[in-house]
Amino acid sequence: MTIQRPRGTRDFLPMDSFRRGAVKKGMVELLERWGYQEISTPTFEHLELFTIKSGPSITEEIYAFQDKGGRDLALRPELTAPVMRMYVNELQKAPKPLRLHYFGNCFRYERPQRGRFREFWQLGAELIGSDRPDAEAEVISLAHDLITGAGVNGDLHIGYLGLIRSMMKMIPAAERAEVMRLIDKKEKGLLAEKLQEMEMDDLGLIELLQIEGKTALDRAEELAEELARMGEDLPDEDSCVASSEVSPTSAAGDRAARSDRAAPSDLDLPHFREVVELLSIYGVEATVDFQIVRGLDYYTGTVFEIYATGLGAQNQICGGGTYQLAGLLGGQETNSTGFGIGFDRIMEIVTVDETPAAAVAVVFVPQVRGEAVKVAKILRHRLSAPVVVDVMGRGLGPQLKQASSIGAGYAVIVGPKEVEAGKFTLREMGTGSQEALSIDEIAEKLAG
RNA sequence: GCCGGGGUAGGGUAGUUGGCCAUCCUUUGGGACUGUGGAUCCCAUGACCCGGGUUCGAAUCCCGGCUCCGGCCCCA
Repeated sequence: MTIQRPRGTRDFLPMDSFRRGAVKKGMVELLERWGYQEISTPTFEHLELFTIKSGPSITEEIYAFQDKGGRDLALRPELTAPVMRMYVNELQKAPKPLRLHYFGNCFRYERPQRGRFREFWQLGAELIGSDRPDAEAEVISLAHDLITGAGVNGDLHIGYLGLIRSMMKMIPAAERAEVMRLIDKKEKGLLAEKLQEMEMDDLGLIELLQIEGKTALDRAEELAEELARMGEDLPDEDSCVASSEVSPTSAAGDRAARSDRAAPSDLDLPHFREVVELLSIYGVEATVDFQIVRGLDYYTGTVFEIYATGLGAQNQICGGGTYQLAGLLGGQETNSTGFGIGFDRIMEIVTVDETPAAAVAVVFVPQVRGEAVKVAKILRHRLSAPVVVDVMGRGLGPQLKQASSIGAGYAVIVGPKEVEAGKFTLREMGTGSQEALSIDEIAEKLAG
């Protein structure tokens, strides 16, 4: 039995790698054109970075381990936390805003499925330092452009967490986790029952989740006003933000505190309206959808997701929003908006038209091998196409056969006659036509 | 963690009422063909996912595991 690759990992053969490289290149070019600069962070980090962001239960779902020095480490399960860690460590004093993009492998210990692997790649961007609608609209438009630029038909949904956050404050703390779960699962029937049970069915929560389309924002604003009136007699400002793992850890406490700090802007729907209006100026079509909650833990307002068809159950190809994470990581708090694109899912649905450049084979008669190597060296210097020379000790015929089977566009034939004349035979593999040319002429002809 | 369907050379496959050296195609290496490729022919390399069990005998039947695919749970 040979050694197999670990579960949930993949090998990328030359063709796979070429396709991935081509798509990545297109995306990176676009990011650079928007003024985003590439960064990278380590493949592993201190486990704490991820537990601070997501709670201790995250440990179950990631590759966490101790190194020989007894340090608790983890293979990164996502890239937002590492990027913000980098920001807090070394970029806090950089001029704002910061526009950053990244591409890297991430790891999660989960059951592999279609579009879900234990090692997967995320491409993303973060815009750090602005809390204005302008920043949010830019980032959402950028995500949208990246997806469509790759040739993928994405369905963009944009939501706003402030309203739901305010409504959750009216719901008894003990019930919030369950209510959030139902919202996330889109279990509207069960949710309605639950709210009725608690006599909270006048909150407008159900309606909020259902409204969409052109008038969605107007109606949401009305709901916000009603909510503001109800909020006058808000009870104690206790306890934490809803979270599936309600735990009395300091991290959860921090999160609660921060979410309360954000409270004054929770009902700032004009802000959200501005984002939507800017998006339409960018020419980006978005569906307003208050069902998007994205965990809620550290996102503060606008959130968005992009879905693609043809991917089965894992159809989300992009997710992001506005968040505050710098404070949690020990820095001075600042607003950021960012997103991550599931690169592997993109690769499952795109078609790549580009093909690798055809090689040029330097084919030689054994007694002039040295000359052939020199010719190859010169051509490698002057051509962008790959240049290959036989290393199998084959004769001229088999070398041409080999050139043909690897799809070479041209063969440069080097034999005693050519060496003597200073002109080599350039053979076009597709047609079989040949001409005698100097090395400069060959380089010139093939370079163009 | 749960449910269902699969695993036969590098790739694609035939073969299960248990029974000859496991079929064919392709790929790869060599040769016919030591200065001109794609064709053809010949030769070679190469597989029953792993471990138990039943049996005179298992690719085939049974059990366990691994793994892939689809779905659930979860999804930072």
